[in-house]
Amino acid sequence: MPELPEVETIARQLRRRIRGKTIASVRVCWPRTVAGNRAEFNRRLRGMTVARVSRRGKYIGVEGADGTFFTIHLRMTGKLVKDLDSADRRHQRLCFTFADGTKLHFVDARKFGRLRLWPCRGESCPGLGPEPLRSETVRRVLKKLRTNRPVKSVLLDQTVLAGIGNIYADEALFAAGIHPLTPAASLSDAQQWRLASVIPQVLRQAIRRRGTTLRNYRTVADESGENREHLNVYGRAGEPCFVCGAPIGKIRISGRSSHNCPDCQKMRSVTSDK
DNA sequence: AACAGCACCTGTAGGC
DNA sequence: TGCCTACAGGTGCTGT
Repeated sequence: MPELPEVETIARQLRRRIRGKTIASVRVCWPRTVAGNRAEFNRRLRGMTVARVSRRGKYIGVEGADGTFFTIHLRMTGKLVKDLDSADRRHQRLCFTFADGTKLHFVDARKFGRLRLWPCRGESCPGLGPEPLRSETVRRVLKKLRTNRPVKSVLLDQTVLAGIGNIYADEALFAAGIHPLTPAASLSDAQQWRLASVIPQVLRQAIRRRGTTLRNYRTVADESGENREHLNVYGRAGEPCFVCGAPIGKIRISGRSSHNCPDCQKMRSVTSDK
């Protein structure tokens, strides 16, 4: 479900909601929700006072005053809510009760979401690429790419850049006028600049709109994200491109659906490369 | 080493 | 209505 803008939105709300609170108890309803040693997870979290809530890629980080650190990954359908409605009840996977009596429920229909305890904050999420929120960072990453995998697949690779998912990869490639199948190492300088400039724009714009709700995603305050109405290609297969009117295409790239405008996103001709 | 494919899960939408 | 299939915003393991 959620990509960087959605996770950022949730992390911000969570920060306001739980910072300074002490975890009184943790109830795990679906054991596999907790990755690693569950007993230790329980032991370390009980009594922990939340000092900070952060985000790294699509991970939410929660750090205790004593340095205890765990992450929450929502994967496809995970969400954090303070109250359970009747529909949520059957999908509740874990529940925090705080010392003040308030609760935070982890609800996840597909059971893919994971919470994990780490030795410390600095050792969490190994292998994640840099945050894609500054164009200079993205440009630096794109410039050193030597792979000929499709640029779309590379944008989804969390070890390259952390936080971009299927929606924003498609939207960024459209905004940059780049065909998703373009081999990453063959991007021209101009294409690299364009992509590096639009990725932070697309993500920041979505954060301002509290993310994109397609079906499941809700903020901690149970709001929908407003970015869906601003999508140019994702989920618009067959509908006319807002720029040129051509029908938006949908193809499969390494097992995932990819949306693009066949006219606005042309592949550079191979002969003009060398 | 790099990459494709499938596993993990359940819900929903569409075809018949 | 109901059955069946395909697909869904993510990642991680396995096999080639």
